[in-house]
Amino acid sequence: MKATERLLQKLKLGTALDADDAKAIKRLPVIVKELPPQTAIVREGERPHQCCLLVEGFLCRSKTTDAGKRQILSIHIPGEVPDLQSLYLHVLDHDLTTQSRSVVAFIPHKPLRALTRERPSVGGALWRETLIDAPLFREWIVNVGRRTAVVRLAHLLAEIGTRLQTIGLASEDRFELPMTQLDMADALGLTPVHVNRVVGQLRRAGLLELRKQSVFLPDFPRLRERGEFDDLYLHRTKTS
Amino acid sequence: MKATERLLQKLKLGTALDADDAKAIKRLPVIVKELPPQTAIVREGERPHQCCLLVEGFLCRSKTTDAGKRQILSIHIPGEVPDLQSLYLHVLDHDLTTQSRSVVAFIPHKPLRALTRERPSVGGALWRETLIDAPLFREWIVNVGRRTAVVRLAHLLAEIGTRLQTIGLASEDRFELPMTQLDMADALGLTPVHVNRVVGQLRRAGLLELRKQSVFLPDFPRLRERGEFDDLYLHRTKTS
DNA sequence: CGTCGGGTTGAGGGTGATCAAAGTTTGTGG
DNA sequence: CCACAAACTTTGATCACCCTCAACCCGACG
Repeated sequence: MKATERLLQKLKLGTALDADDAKAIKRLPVIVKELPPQTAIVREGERPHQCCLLVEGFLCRSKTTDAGKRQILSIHIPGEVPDLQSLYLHVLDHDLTTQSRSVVAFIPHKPLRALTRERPSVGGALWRETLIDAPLFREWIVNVGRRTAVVRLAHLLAEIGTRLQTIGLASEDRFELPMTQLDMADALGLTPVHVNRVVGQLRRAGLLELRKQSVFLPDFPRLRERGEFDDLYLHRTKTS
Repeated sequence: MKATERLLQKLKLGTALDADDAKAIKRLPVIVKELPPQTAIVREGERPHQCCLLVEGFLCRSKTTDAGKRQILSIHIPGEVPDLQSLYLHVLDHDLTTQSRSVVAFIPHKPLRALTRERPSVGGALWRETLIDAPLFREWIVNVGRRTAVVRLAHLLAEIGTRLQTIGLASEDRFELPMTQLDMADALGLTPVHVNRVVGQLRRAGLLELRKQSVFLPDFPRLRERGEFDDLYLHRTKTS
């Protein structure tokens, strides 16, 4: 799928766009690149002049504390533009890295800003897109702040499964997840050792099969429950 | 200060606005209300048709887990519009509550949307405003995920002090904070008992004086350091 | 003077961290 | 195809931060 197609598909999930809007989006100039895993796209403190549309693969955003501990802030799947905010917040306050081999499309700020001015409905769609970050972050605060390790992991898996299904890239209960247990630890505010034990717990409970990087969730409804997962915060529908 | 003045003042911190923009903002219809502490403004699941500009006092956003534990997601100070996002994300995914006696101004969505369409620079300013949430949430994820209790508390105090100073409402090292230790616990992902011990630690270290709800930070530079606080994520300047 | 919300302090326990080592998979070069 | 290294997973033992439970204190307010 072409890069701008993917963007259009994503925006349409949230906002009604007409044929002219679609055409304008497809005309956006992009530079497509394929990047290996663990490659920094932008780093904390930088001032990018382009946005990064993820076409294939996984990205993640992270910060590292003064004490040298890493915290993953979000995981991104195709169709998302994790640094769209840089249109208005010029200095990046975190790192953006490829999690797997990924295909990304860079779109310069300038034509993007022009587009938002000329086509208000596209502007609105993009605005909405920048807003969808925050609810996810909020839920993650709850996750690391108030849930036990098992529940945290179950919640993370339920979230990723649900999001992948929304874009039609996978069934919610079976997908490839290019994260090591160390990465999961950094996403959950735990140590890798403890993640491993907790993976074992979910496995023994019949809620998770994990081999290499392929995830299978044999009983998704029970996993959701275990993870206290409610997809309201994903704002998946036009009306929500 | 009039409600819309406060908003204008806030927006100008982030975006350059001309006299016409200012006039348009001041013409926004508002309904001003004074609310007692601990009053729900909007709740998870609701679909507000107005935004809530905080004029005086403190608000906080929170979620409650299935297990009944509360997590505070953010603390809001005058000039902020904590539910501005509801312009595009219609269902609220968390609660918004007054923390102290507060004066809030409700602005209906309709004229606000019209304003963004008619005055793109104001639209941009509002867009930017909705974006400033996310960096704070990200930092909070790091706070609860990767920092010890003392560092967390120091970080929270440094953040609030810095933000209050930015809007000129207080010196950064001395301010009124209408939060009980229980509230702080819910903001930090800790128990009230442990917050109390950690307050004691900061006190004994000469970094905090706390009486009822008035905070004094005798050595702000050292507190910042203790809290690993770097204000980059607050995006305080036009250029950042 | 009694009650209530909130702050303070103590004792004991548990979740998850730390340290350590062995096992397994993946990848690389010979 | 094998040898070897590197990365990741798994498991065990011990430790500590923070939680839980409980009691007491204190000031505000009726």
